[in-house]
Amino acid sequence: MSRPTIAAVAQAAGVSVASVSRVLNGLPATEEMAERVQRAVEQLGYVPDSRARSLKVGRTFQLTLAVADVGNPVYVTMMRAVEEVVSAAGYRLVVTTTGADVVDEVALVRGMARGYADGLLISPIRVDEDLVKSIRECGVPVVVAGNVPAKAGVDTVRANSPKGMLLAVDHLVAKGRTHIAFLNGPADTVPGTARAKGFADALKAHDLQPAGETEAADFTFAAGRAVGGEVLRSQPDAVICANDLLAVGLMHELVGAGLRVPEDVAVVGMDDSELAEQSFPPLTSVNLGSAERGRRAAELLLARIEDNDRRPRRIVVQPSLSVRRSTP
Amino acid sequence: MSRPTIAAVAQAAGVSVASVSRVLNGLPATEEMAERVQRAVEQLGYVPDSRARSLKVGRTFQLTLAVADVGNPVYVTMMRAVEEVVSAAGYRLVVTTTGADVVDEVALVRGMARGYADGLLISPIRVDEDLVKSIRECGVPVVVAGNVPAKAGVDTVRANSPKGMLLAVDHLVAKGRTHIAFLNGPADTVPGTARAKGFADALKAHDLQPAGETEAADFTFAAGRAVGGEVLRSQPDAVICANDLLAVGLMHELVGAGLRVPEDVAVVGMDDSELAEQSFPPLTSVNLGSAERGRRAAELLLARIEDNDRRPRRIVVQPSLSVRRSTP
DNA sequence: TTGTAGGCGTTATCAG
DNA sequence: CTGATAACGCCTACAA
Repeated sequence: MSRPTIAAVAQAAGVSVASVSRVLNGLPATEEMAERVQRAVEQLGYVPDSRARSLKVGRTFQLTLAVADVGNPVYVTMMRAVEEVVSAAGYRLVVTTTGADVVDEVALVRGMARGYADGLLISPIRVDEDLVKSIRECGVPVVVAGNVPAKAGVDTVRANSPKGMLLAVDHLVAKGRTHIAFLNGPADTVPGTARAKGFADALKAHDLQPAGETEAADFTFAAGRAVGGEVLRSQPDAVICANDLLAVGLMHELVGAGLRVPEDVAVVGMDDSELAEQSFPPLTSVNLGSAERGRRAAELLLARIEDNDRRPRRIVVQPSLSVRRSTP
Repeated sequence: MSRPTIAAVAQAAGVSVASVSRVLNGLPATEEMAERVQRAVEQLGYVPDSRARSLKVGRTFQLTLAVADVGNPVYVTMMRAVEEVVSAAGYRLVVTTTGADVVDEVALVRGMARGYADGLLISPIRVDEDLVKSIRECGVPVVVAGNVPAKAGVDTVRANSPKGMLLAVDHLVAKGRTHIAFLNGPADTVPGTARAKGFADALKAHDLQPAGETEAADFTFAAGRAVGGEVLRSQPDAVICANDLLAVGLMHELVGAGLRVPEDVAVVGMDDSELAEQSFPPLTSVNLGSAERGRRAAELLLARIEDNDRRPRRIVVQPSLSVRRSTP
């Protein structure tokens, strides 16, 4: 026995399907009509099928946010900002995980195709031709929080991580640290490449040589710990990490090795996520504007849903530095 | 100009809509037929409408997980476990946020009604009659990760937090701590009530008087910090916290007050989330089986989708204690 | 105010 | 193997 449809309700109430639909959607109807319909609905436990409805009206009022790793607190910040904007606009937000693999991302975008949501906000960690292609062919408005080639012709909101890197190095140098190492995530990712280049440029701007450069297997706490020893080999007096999770992982290794933060080694994270505040010592972190990026990206998405012919915008959000106790 | 439909593709390819559908779904077709269809699809940039499809086939192959706060790392653990199970079964998982308010939860369940997903897994933080009612009327299989009355007749997977609380107290007492305080979240929540009772019972079992009991405004880091001073007023030698976020918040206040963890005050969290491992010192935490709860709940959901007439099951997952350095 | 009927885009059945 | 056609469940002119 299947679920009741509007037809069943109409029959039970002894009225037409149109009347049921009207009552349910709050259109004018007799007191008595409304009464009968309501009763029938209650009795049968009728619940409208939203896909049939949206097939008809053309919208789902759902938006999807796709992130690589729900365990990364930077996405929490972004998610909160996005949620706020879209719910104010009357949409529901659903979040889905892509995994770090570009193949998964492509599959997701493909699968998302027209229907489940009115728009997609994706923050890809690896980008290739296929992904760009699938975004264009996806059939639903897409905004990318991250960096894709301008020729992709898609709305993007991205961070300025080289600038952020410079803020971090400026700060460390001002505090007298000059033997600075860099703990990166995978270099074959979009943020990985950008941050590596940013680090090199920032050091150059100060006429400094890098103390060392290490690549972790992932942008995770565990990966940060795993390469902690390697980072320390060059005996840096400061380490900049490509994100907060790596930084916290590293700090655990530092402490384990009997070093003090920040006295012996200063540590700087990136993202300025909730974890930076929660960590001990609280982590100095480059705020790459996750909240603002989320907000602007959401606004872009709403605007594109409104008018799919507007020309793509590329927004860059400027960073700032949140100084906490992990640096002197 | 609207998106191309299957009819447009059929026309462009000079074949019937049925043939287009077949080719797209990999059903037998001539080499040449497939060729023509593919070409037309490419050319028009056709992308199938998934809601029309699911309207027809009756399934979306999407499952929804609803949690109160994406910033709470316990949900990350659960999410990962759920994701693993459902994706192995060929479903995509989407996550949505309810907020702490029961009204929001009800609205979500209502809105989720039949259509957007084939099933709903919800971890409610506050439960009332309305919520139970909306779950029953929701029209799609629902599994609750948490505690709802047995008479609700819904599949549930819940933790045994009194038992977990006992593990924590046992451990502290074994280490010679007897002046134990409790930092709870809001007492009008399901976990709040359960944990408060568990704490009282566990102390009674050891013939101990509570050093103090404090209620934070939320299950968050900030809320934990905010009431840190109050917790310390009774000068406890150990504090058990209702979750890891509260515990980490408290530890920051402890350190700020010049106390050492665990020498002066031992701290125990609950949930054994990723944060417990990441915090410093690493946090001893009651593992309430979030991963297993997620897994079992997902399995229950899949089973119910398969057969909606099976009788509701109520699973209880047993806790364990993860001892780390925040206790002696 | 209410009912009838057509169509949203797809898949599945059933002839050819 | 292919094509026409009837659903899927709902909304909305249009007609009564």
